[in-house]
Amino acid sequence: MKRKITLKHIARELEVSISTVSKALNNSSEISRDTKDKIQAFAKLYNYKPNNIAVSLKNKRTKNIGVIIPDIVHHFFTTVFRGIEQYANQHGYNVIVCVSDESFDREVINMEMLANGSIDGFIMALAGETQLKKDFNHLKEVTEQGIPLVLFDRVTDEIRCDKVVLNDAEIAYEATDSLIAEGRKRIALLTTDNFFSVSSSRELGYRKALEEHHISIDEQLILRLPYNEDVNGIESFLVANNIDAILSVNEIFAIHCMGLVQKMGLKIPEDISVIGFTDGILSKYSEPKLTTVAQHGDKMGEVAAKLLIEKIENDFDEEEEVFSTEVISATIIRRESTIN
Amino acid sequence: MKRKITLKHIARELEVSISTVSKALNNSSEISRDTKDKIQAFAKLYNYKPNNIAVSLKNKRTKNIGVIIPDIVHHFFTTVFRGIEQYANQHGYNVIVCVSDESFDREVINMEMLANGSIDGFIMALAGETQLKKDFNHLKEVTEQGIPLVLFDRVTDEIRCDKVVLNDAEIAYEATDSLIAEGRKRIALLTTDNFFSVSSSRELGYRKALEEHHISIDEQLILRLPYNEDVNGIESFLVANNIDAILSVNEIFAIHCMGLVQKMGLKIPEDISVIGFTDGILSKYSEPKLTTVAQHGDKMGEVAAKLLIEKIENDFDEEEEVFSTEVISATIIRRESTIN
DNA sequence: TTGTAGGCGTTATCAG
DNA sequence: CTGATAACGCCTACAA
Repeated sequence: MKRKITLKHIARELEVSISTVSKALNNSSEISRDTKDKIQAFAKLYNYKPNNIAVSLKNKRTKNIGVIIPDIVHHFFTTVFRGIEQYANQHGYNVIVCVSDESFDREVINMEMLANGSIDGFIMALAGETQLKKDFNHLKEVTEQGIPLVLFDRVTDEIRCDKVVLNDAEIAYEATDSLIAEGRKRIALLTTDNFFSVSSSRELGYRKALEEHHISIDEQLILRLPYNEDVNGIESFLVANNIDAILSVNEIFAIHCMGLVQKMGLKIPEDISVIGFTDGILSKYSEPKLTTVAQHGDKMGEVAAKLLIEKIENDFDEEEEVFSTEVISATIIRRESTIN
Repeated sequence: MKRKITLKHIARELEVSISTVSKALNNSSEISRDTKDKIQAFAKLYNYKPNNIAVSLKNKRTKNIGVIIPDIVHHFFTTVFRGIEQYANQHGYNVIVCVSDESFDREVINMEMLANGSIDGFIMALAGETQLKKDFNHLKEVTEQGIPLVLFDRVTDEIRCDKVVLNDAEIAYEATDSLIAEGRKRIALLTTDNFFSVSSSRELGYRKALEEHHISIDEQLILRLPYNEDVNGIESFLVANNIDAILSVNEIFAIHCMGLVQKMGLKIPEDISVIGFTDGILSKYSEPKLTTVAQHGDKMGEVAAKLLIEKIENDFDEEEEVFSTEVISATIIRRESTIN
């Protein structure tokens, strides 16, 4: 077992001082060609690499980014993560991930763990519970300590920081509008509890489209489910209401609907059109294939990482910080569950 | 902006020495009740937390685990990751993830980055390219440095380390056997290129089951696709061969087959039975719902993390290391795409 | 009971 | 051109 070699080992072996070794390996012009060659050759031979931890302590830079997300077994978050990881890696950063599991407490604990020097900045999407409680003190503390923070998707107005969001309201408007253009009159909205910022934005877009087309909003046609995979209650909702189109805030509700609708003997898209959110694996392989809103998670992740790394590397702005909110444009992927 | 407070600050403020502060905060019995109270109160007030980096440097323990996986937008890897993250977190470890994207080079680069002090141990599934090249020097180097390593799912015999694998051959045998028990004679195998260790194990089980039942193996019925989402070629394969059952090494191939088969006017499971691998979201929401092999990724991740943390915390075994290979038992989830 | 000194591995400043 | 010294933040054996 050959332990990692340090500057000290090299110095001792070559009978020079530690600082000479350090300079030689950093190719300092202070050191003679000869000794540089000798030291560099030796270092290569023994595969010397500086210890990241020591460098971090010295520079007060860890080159680590902390990512906190509510869920990892989830297509959207996973694509965002991929975007973050790729960009970060290309720029010499590693990514530490913690999962809040939608829990406020776990979010707080994870943030505190990482904030004690492990990372240079945070990228996160708020836990459901956090959005419900509206308690953002953990975020405040972190930003007050000067640790850069980028919020994505599930954001809050109460914290001043960079943000990356989808144009949820607009795209929901556009989707609803396209259903109306197909001649649909009784358009259902399947959504989650409204404390999720994205759900309420999407509902806004849905309502606006109906209003603009002078279709009165039937509150019966809005089904609010408590949680992402909680699919109960959809069936009775569908049979109780006379529906000719569905807008769903996620893939799972949409696919589940399609199955139920087909069992009821109705045809998609002839009798009922369906549009979902999240262009995941389900949408591509369902029967019929689902028309859905692509959220471009990769892009969101990349933009978030870019914003964060810029902030990390330019902390020279002492006081007058400027925060930006980047809006990612969603696109509707037209497949077989709609007519247009 | 209130910067993080250090021992030094507290010491200066309270006019004691740094070591007194350190001892007081660690509740050392060397320090008087009075000064302890005073120091602890002050520390609490200013929310003192030790700097992780400094502690890491001192202890030569980072409390970080490095995870390197081929892909993150992938149900199985994602569940394994969740298992790792949960166990690690409960035991005070954070997780740094790198994605190799099936590339040998990225796997090597990522390992080297993390091996320079950033982590206490690795958990990984080999990149496809690595399994193809059979070049494991990066793994050797890391283990020779005394960094613990746990391989899962995509493993190799050439490295001595802890491993966590699925009983791939057995479960493929069992699945095939159950298809035979349904009376199926022409059972197709949809698999990926054989350098993936798991694919070849599954093929072994498939062949064994047929042989034991004296069904001659028709090599025409084995379709090898280059990559996970490369679904071309399935259609012509299905029409060219007279098939009454399908065993697929993943969900996507299986779902895609079901779509094609149904378009050909055949019924599932009456005319053709289908069994897939990976109990993901597709299997649950397909029509009909897919009978599939659950790989229990959460469990694999948990076991891998457990093995790794044990090794990290008991490195007192100087020479005679013992490595174990844990086998996770897959289970077949019976749904609607098979008769039994 | 408290403080001093040294070290973890690196880099930077300043003498020689 | 090379080396001694200090510092990053923390811990701990030893001295006072």
